[in-house]
Amino acid sequence: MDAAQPENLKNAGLKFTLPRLKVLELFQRSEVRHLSAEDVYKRLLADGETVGLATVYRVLTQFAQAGLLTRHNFEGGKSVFELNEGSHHDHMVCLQCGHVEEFFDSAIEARQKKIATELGFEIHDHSLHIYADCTRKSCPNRR
Amino acid sequence: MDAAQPENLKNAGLKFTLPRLKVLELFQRSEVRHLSAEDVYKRLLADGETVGLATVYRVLTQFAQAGLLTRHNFEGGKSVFELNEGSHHDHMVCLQCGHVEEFFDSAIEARQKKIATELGFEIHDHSLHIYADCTRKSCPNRR
DNA sequence: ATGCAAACGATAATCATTCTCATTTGCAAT
DNA sequence: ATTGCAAATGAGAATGATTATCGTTTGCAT
Repeated sequence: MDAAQPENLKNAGLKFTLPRLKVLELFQRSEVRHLSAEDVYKRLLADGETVGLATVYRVLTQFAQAGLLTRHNFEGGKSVFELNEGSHHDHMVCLQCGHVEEFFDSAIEARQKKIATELGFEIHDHSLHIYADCTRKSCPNRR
Repeated sequence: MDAAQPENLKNAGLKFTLPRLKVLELFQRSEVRHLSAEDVYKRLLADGETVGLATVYRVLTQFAQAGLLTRHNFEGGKSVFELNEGSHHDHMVCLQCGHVEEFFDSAIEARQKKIATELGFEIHDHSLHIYADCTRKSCPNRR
């Protein structure tokens, strides 16, 4: 189920290289699930690694294609990535603090399939982003 | 219900200017509902109008804030806008031809509200984009 | 008719991302 | 272990969408 293992680099026809292993490892030990290319780049530099920003972009894109990561386009114009651990889910994003809460609802999933069929479409994938205000203290950077 | 009327310019505290009226009018008579800033700019030039691209961006953003238009961020990195005619709906986007089909499902809407409440969020808005393949001939630029 | 803030158009600047290309490196075959 | 070469990298230039700047124009209230 968990696609984010080094073995999968090989399955995807990707060589084992330092930058790739570093990126994968970073996602594995990060407390924050959703990271942008810039985030990844800065964190690697902070860790004393020497990677190029272009390489980070390349690696993230390859990982997303290989199924190791999932790409999301939230509002704000930049892509964020998260480890693909096998289970699809949607996102609720707090507009105040940026906190992301993941959820899955089988009723919504089922309705989507039904609607697509009715309209004569074959679903590739979908994104459901709910933009909201976090109203409880479980939200980290609460204002 | 239909917020896309000239009167609403005034309600939003926006002056009546040529560019603004032209943009509004363009959306009103366009057969294609979803237009990017570049689309709007090119169409106005083609109509013999002289507007600046920067003005188009400004006007679209203002209209979206004023509720005359709705902004969408589909995959591909550019924003598209559509007339806000009062009724919320979601989008199914054909990956082959770019055709957009709109739909509304009250069951999905209800589940979203329920989930947000359970997680302690207050919904501002949401976007549900289904990326799929159009499988019937109602799809225009079919390959 | 007049004044002035608001809006405009042209263009420079910014931001995220991709491309180019010379150099380095994983790894398969010697 | 050594070699060869395609694949991958890093630095920086290039691109595409969008936003900021600024001198000029214009809607509209007085």
